[in-house]
Amino acid sequence: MTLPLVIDVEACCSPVPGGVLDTESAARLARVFKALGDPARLRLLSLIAAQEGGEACICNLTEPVGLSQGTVSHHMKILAGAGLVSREQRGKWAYYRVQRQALDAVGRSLAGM
Amino acid sequence: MTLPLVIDVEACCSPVPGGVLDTESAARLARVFKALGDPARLRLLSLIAAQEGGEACICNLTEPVGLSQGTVSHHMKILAGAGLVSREQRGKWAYYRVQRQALDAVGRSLAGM
DNA sequence: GTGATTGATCGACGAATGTCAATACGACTG
DNA sequence: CAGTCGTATTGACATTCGTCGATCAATCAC
Repeated sequence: MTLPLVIDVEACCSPVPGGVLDTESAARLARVFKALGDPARLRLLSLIAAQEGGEACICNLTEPVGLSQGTVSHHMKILAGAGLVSREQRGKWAYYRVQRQALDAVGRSLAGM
Repeated sequence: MTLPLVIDVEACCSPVPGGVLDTESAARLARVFKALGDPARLRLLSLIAAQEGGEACICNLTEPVGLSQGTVSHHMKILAGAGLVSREQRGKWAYYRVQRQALDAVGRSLAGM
């Protein structure tokens, strides 16, 4: 989770070849699943998705999940790094959106196993 | 990952309600994703799926993933606990199979977010 | 410019995780 | 019954993770 690299889930993870996962693909895919493997992050995703407009800023999220602002920001960074949300700065606010293509790609990668 | 409880992915995780994930559902779902969030476990899953007959015992897996027998056993326990593989003891050997319904259910839960 | 607000980053901490070597357990084999 | 083989479990260890409070950086309002 330390790598700064942003994953392109669609490009790298979708079509699991049918063969055995090589070490590198496994590591990339695992990073995405690891990002999904925390209750707080799942709730953040679901919260953003449920927002009208489909986007939310940190301040919209802090209170519903009951975590400190710093912690929420940390989780959002991980989600963004995994390509699961996008981030757009507008003035003071940072707006996050769920990247549905990424979610779909992850789902497809599972189906292909 | 410490809970001994085996998750029924199909029952608990499939239909993400469209609303915001409650704490409990998030925790259950997260546990499954956490199980998928390790490269070694993804490769184990993929190895088992690629096996003819669709099943494998620990001894078939140790060498391809390059981990100690104890570690592989540990990973399989986590996968089984998450409902992603089934375990069947036949004589000396323990045979593991990928539970595709579980994988599908996980995929669906993502699509529903 | 001053001050307030939003978000990111840092340092610290305990808890959880992945790994191994060693050992214990069960089932088959002689 | 004694030995062997396939697994599971244990104890230890370094690493990673989730969280907080505090601080920093940028933007807006006056």
